[in-house]
Amino acid sequence: MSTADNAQRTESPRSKRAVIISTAIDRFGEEGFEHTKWATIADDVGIGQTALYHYFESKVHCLLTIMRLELSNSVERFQAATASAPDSAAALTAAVASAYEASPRDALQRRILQNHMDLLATPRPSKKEEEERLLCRSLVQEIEHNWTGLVQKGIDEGVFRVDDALLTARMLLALVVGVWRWYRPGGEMTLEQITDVMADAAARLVDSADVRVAS
Amino acid sequence: MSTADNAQRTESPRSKRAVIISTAIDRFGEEGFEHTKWATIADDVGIGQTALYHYFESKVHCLLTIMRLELSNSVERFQAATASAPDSAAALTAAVASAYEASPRDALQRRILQNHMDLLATPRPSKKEEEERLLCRSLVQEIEHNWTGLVQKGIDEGVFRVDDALLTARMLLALVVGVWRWYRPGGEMTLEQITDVMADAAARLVDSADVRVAS
DNA sequence: GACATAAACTGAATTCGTCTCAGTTTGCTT
DNA sequence: AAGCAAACTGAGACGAATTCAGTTTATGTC
Repeated sequence: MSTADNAQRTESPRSKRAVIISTAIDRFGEEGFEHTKWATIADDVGIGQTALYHYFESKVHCLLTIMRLELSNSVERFQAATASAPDSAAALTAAVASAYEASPRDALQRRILQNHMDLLATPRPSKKEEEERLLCRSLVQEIEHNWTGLVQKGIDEGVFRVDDALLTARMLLALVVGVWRWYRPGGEMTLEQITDVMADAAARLVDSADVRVAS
Repeated sequence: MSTADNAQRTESPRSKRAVIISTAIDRFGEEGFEHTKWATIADDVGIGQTALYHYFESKVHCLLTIMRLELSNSVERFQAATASAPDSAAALTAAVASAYEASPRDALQRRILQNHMDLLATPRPSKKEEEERLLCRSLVQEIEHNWTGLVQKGIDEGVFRVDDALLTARMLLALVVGVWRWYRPGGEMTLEQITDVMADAAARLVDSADVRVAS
């Protein structure tokens, strides 16, 4: 579940791809993408600037790759977490919790993702960038679809009392990912605390019958 | 309430500042900030590229100004909407509604704001940019503070059943502003519909006693 | 009606970061 | 030890934002 795995199918052992991605996550996450010079990352990794182009077509291509990896992990976490849930209410709690399983670097990666979602809206000029962009878009759709399915199931079971499953899913997602705007490792709240509070909030948002009983 | 008012105290009648801002909102909002060439805006407005520097120190300075104006309007809308609310539940509904009073261009402006929040995190090199950045930051704080006050009032009155007012305020804000990521004028939902649905969702999120009674 | 003045503006040149080009080096395979 | 692809490099091209060194335009003043 580390940030830079499942990269390419056949990854040469002397490839610095993973190191570049990790470094880029740290820099982009802490200083911002625009503010980070591509050359700085080359220096950090210990290679010449042009060597970066052996791995990525452009700085944006690297960014999109980071976003795609995060989205991909997110899909996997969701599925792993909700697969064994006995009912919809438990599935919702598990889904929310899965969103906060994060190392400090994962937190940065999720912040990067949130901060650059707008990149996915318009086509990219170059081949590989566009490829990653489209992958990102379909992963976003998959995530929305998965959450929508979860909500719909809860509605059908009579546990969630909301009308529009897709809209509710989007609300839940906004609620959940909004955290990455302000969360900082070592800040006022730990991820464990956040998990609990957000799971409750999510349950209230879908007007889950279980919450009413509990309160 | 137009997008480019309350600009400077003494605004010369032949100033193109307001036109530049409107044009920039349209371009930045539709094509994205990075993707929009500064020169394009000059062309749209009908002036040479260098004339822009008479009004803004840089492209980013213009962006930050747009964000600051939006934040400022947001504060005003919140206060106007909640001032006359008879109780906390009504105030929450009014606050949510105030967030969706928006012309198509306002919608773009709010999307721009959301997409570039990360700019506010790190200091800016130039004087005026940094000035706008700090203004934005304090406006963001003011908005969080206002929402927190609203939630706290509801808690004190026993109407909202949540623990942490600040955290709840942040959740509400995430919920409310998340809409600008997917809303499009002429899309599936109108702003009126969104207003209703989001007001309900917000009420559930704070576990408002009124919602329980109503359902 | 000429004159001062500040805002509004301009074309040419500069800067700076991203990216391309034309190769060279490295390490693995056969 | 030759062949080969991955990994890498320095020198420069490119493009968009920005600076420079002024010129034009409107407005109020004498």
